[in-house]
Amino acid sequence: MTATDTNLSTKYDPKQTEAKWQKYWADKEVFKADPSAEGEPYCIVIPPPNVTGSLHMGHAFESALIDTLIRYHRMIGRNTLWLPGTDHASIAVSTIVDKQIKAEGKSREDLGREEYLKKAWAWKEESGTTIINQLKSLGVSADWTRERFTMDEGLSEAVKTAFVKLYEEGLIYRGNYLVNWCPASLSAVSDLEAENQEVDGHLWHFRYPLTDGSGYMEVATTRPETMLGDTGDAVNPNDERYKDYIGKTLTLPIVGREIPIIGDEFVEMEFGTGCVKVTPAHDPNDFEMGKRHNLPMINIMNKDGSLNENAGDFQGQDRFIARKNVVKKLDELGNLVKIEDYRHSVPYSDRGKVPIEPLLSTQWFVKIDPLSQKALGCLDNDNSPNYVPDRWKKVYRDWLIKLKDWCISRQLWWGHQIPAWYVVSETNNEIQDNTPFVVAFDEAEAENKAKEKYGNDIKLEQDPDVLDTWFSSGLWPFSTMGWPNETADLAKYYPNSTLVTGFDIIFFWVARMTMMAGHFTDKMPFDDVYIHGLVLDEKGQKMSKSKGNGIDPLLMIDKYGADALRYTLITKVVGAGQNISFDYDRKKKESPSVEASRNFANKLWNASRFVMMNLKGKTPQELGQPDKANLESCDKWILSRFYQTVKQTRSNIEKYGLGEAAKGLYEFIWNDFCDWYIELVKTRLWEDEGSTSRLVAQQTLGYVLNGILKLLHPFMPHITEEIWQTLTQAALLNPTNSEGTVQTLALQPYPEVAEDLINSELEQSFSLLFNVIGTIRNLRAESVIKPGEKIKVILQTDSEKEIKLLQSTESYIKDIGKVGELIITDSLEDPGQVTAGVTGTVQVLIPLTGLVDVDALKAKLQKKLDKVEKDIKSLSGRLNNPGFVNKAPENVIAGAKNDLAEAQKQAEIIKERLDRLK
RNA sequence: UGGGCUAUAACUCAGUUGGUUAGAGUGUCACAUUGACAUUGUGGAAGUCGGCAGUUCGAGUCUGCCUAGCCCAACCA
Repeated sequence: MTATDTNLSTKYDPKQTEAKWQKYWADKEVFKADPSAEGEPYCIVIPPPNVTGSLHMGHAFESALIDTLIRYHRMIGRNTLWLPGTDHASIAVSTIVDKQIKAEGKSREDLGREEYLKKAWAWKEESGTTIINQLKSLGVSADWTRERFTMDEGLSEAVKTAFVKLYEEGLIYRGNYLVNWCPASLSAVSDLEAENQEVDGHLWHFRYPLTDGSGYMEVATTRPETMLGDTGDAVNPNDERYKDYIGKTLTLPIVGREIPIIGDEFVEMEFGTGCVKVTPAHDPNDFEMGKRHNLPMINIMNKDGSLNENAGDFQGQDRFIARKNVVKKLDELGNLVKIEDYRHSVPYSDRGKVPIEPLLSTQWFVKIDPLSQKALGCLDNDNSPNYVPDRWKKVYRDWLIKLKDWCISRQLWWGHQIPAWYVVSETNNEIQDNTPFVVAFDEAEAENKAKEKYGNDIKLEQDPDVLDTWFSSGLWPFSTMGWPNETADLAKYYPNSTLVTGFDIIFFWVARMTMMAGHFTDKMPFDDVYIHGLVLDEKGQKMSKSKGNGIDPLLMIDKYGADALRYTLITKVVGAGQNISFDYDRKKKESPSVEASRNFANKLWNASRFVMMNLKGKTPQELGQPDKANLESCDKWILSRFYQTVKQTRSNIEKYGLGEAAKGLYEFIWNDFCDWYIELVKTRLWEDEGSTSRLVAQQTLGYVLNGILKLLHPFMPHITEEIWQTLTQAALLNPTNSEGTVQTLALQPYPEVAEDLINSELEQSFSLLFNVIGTIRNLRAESVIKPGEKIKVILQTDSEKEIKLLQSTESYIKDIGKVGELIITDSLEDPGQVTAGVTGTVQVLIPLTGLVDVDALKAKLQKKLDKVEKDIKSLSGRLNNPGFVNKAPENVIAGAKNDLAEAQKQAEIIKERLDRLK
C-alpha cells in the first residue's frame, strides 16, 4: 500500500488492522522498558487480575485508562514501563478447583496436596493465558517480557522474605483468636471477605434461672445454638433493674453450667431486655467482654460448622439443625419465652456464600499498628500517596486509623505456604497449638534453626496453611521489580508513578501496599492513586457474575474494534472516580455508544483517505511544513485550533482528565477538521499543480493530520498507527530510524504547543463566518431551495470590521454556502422580495425569485424578535439596577453593555425587515 | 444510624473560580447525497437544571433543609 493508493476501503476494518499492529509492536518489542535509557521514569504496574476466568468490562476500562496514560507519557518522552501480570487469588481459585474435584466425586483430601496443586496450576495456566490474550487484544502497550504472577519464583521469594522479616521484627505472631470462619471453604477469611446480607431471622427470648432459685434473667439471641457455649450473662452496671444481680450466678439451661452475671458498659440498656448472654468463643463482642472479665471460652463448633463434643447431645449436628433442636429443647424445658421476627444482617463469606461463623482458632497475624502508623505519617506529612480524586484520601485515612491486626493464614492449599516449620517431634509428631516452631526462608534453614534449639534428633513439618492473597499483592509494586534484590528496575521504576484502581479495593489492596511498602522500602509505593469508578450495565446496575448482567468486552471488540471500545470507556469517564454506565441492547448485543466511537474511527479513516488522495503520492515529510508567509486565513485558523487542542489535551491528561481530553479530540477532528477545514480547502486542491495555494493546503492538511494521529494515538492506538504508517510510509521507507528506534507512532513525540500560532481573534472571526454560513443554510432549508442550487446572497452590516472580515472570507462563503453572487454591503437598499435572517449584527438576505411564504417568514422573524427583546429587557434591567452597576466587575458590565448594544441592533434589523414585509 | 456520591432534553452525560441567552452525543422529525465518509451531510423540534428556603446586584453553579436513587461503614445480644 502506498500513500497514492486511493483504493483504500471506504470502511475501516478494525479486525485485521488491530491484529497486525499488535503483532508488530510485540515482534519489535516496542514496549520493552530499558532502565538504563534516558528519560524521567514513568511506571504503572497492573492491578493484577485474578486468574479466575476471563476479564470483564471493568478490567477493560481500567486497562484502557492505564494504557492511555502510559502511551501518552511514552510519547512525551518519559522512560516508560507498564508492567503486566496476574494474581493467584487463593480463595477464589480454591473454590473453583474444589468445585472441579467435587464434580469428580472427590474431596481435597482424596486428591492430596500435590495433585490438588497440579490441578490449580493447570487452571491458572488456562485462565492466565486467556487474560493475557484479552489484554493483548485491547492493544495495551505493556512490557510482556516483564510479566509477573504472584506465585512465580521471584515473587514467592519476596513473600518469604517479607514474612521472615516481619516475624523476626515481632510483627507477625501466631495466636488463638476469634476469626471469621467460612465453614464452606474451611478457612479463615478476613473482615473484608465478609459481606453483610440482610436476612429475615428471628430473635429468640430465653429465661435463664438464677442459681439461688430467686428468679430468672431473660436474654435474647439470633443464634440460639450458641447458648451451649455461654459462659456469662451481662447487664449494664448503670441499669437500675439489674444492678443488684451483678455477682450472682445463673444456671445455664440444658448444659447446667453455673455462669456469672457481670456488669459491662457495652450492654445497651434500651435494647431487648437489657440483658445479654455472653458467648466468648462465638461472637466478636462477647470475645472482648469475655477477655475483660476472664470468662472461659468454650468452643462448641467444628470447622465444618457442626457442633463438637462441648455441645453434649447436640454433638455432630449442623449448626442450623442444632439451632432448631436447641430451641425445641428449651421450649420443652420451659425456658423459651417468645420468638420475634427480626430482620438483621448476617455476614456471609464472599467466596463460600454461607454465613460466616466467628470461631476461635489458632492463626497467624500481622501486627498492624506500626505499619499503619507509618502509612498514616506519610499521608499526613507528605500527602503521599496523592489521591485523585481527593475525596478518597479520607476514606483511606479513616480505614488506616481503625485497622485491627490482620489475620493472614488461610486453611487452603493454593497460595504461598507459610514459611514456618513445627518441631512436631516435641509434641507427639503432630501439630498442636503448643507445638514449637521456627520461621525460616526454607526447610534447610529451618532445620538448622530447630536443631540449635531442640537438638539433632528432630522432626519438622511445615505449616500446611497458606497466606492471604493480599499478603503477596501487598508487595506487588516492588516485588515485581525484583525486590528484595536491588535491581536496576527497582532503582529506576520504583516508586511507581501512578496506581490506577477501583475504589472497591482501597482497603483490600491499596492500604496493604502502602503499609508493606512503607515498612520494607521506606517510601510509599506510588506517587498518585487514580481511583476510577465502576462500569455499570445499561440499567445502571453493578455488573456481576451472579446477576449475569455482564457485558463481554471481547464481544464489543469483535463487533466494533478495540479502539472503539477503549474510546467509549474513556470518553464516559468525566469526573474521576465516577461510575460510568454502559448502554447496551441486550437482545441485539449492540451498544450505541461503542457504535458512535466506531463511527468516529471511521470518520477519521475517511478524512485520512481524503487527505492522502489529495497529497498526490507525497508524504507530509516530502511536502514539508507550510511556509508561514503563504498560509491563507483558513490554514492559520486550523493551525490555531490544532495548537489549542494540543494545549487542552496535554493539560487534561496531566490532571487525569482523560474523558475531557478524548472529547476535545473528537470535537476538533470531527467539527473543525472534517466539517470545516476540509470543506474550506477543497477548491484549492482542485487547482493546478503549480499553485502555491494548493501546495500550502496540502502541506497544512498533511501536517495537521499527522498531528491529529499523534494526539489521538494514546486513545485509539491501532487505527492511528495504521493511518500514520500509510501517511508517512515510515516503516516501509525505513524500518528503524537512524538511531535504531523502531518506526512506530507509539514512539513518536507528542505534539508540542506552539503558542505563537494560537490566534483567538482569528478563531472569533471564523466563528462569525460559520454563523453566517449557518444562517444561509438555515434560510435555504426553510425556503426549500435545493442544496445544490447557487443563489444570490446579500450580507449587510454597519460594522466596518465585519465587512472586512466577510470580504476576506468571501470565497469560503461562496464555496460552502453554495452562493453564486455574493454582495457584501453596508447600505440598505431594498432588494425586493427576500427571505432574511440575522446573526450578530450581520443581516443575511436571500432574494427570492419564486413565491415567498410571507406569513411563515414573518412568524420566524417575530419569534426571533421576541427572543431578542426578552434579552434586551433582561440586559437593560440589569444595567439599570444600581446594585449591579456598582458591584459587578467592570468587564462584566462592559460585556453586558456590549450584548445590549448588539441585541438592540438585532432588534432594529428584524423590525425593519418586518416593516418591509407589511 | 453515620459517611460518600448522584439528581440538567426522550436516553447517556458536559457545564471551569457564581456573570444572567444552559451545551454535546445518541434518538427523533424534515431535507439532501454521482469528486473522503449513509458508520455521511445540512437544518429543525425538544429542558419550570429533583423540591423548598437562604446568601447575592446576579444561583444550574454557593449554604441549609427536604425528597429520591446508588455505594461504603456500623448495624449490636
